Amino acid sequence: MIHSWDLDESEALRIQKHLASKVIKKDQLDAVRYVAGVDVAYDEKSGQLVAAAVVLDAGSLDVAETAIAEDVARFPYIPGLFSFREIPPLAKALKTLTIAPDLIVCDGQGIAHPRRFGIASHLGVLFDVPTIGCAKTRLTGEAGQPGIQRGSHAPLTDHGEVIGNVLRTQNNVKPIYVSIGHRISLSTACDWILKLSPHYRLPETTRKSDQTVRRALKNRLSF
DNA sequence: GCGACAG
DNA sequence: ATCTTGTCGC
Repeated sequence: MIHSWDLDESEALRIQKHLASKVIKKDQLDAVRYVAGVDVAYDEKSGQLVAAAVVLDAGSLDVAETAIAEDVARFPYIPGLFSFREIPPLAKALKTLTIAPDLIVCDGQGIAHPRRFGIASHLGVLFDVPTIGCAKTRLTGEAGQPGIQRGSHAPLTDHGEVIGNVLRTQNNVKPIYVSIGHRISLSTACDWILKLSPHYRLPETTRKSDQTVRRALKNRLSF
């Protein structure tokens, strides 16, 4: 289920609306042996997008394999069309893996999206693999306020429709937005994020103390 | 028309 | 995404 990536905004919208109907919003996953986490960074000096994929053994959570790939950015960042910018390098990295992940955690929304087709859903439908949308900030919808304790959650709704969960993965730390990507239910998705969250640094990387320390170090070292 | 707006 | 300065809370 592949399509061109050399397109304009209106073509992207058309493809997005078409593919949104293919998203499966219930559990349809085999026994998860390997879980992958993927993310993309942008280097504005070279105009290159760098994608990374890390595969974990789902039992031990040990790293089983990693992959990295670069690609020129050929689509601008447009809220709502994010996947058309980041999926090309991501697909490149995923194709070099020798292990096929049974579940992929994405840095961005799944169906918590204006047309219910964020990057996690797009990646899931393209590769026909279960995916979870895991975003640091809200794109659309009305966010409930979860309790302060890890595991607390509140619904993310759009005109009464539940499109995701606002989930607290660490005590006293900003919650994240979890939504269905593809072939998984919201509750199963949240279970996986809670299982994985002690092992990743998604909310922590945005903590002010962390930023302040990095800034201070950088300023001292450059002089 | 104006504000909002994943990374 | 990436970069910086200013403010607030514990």
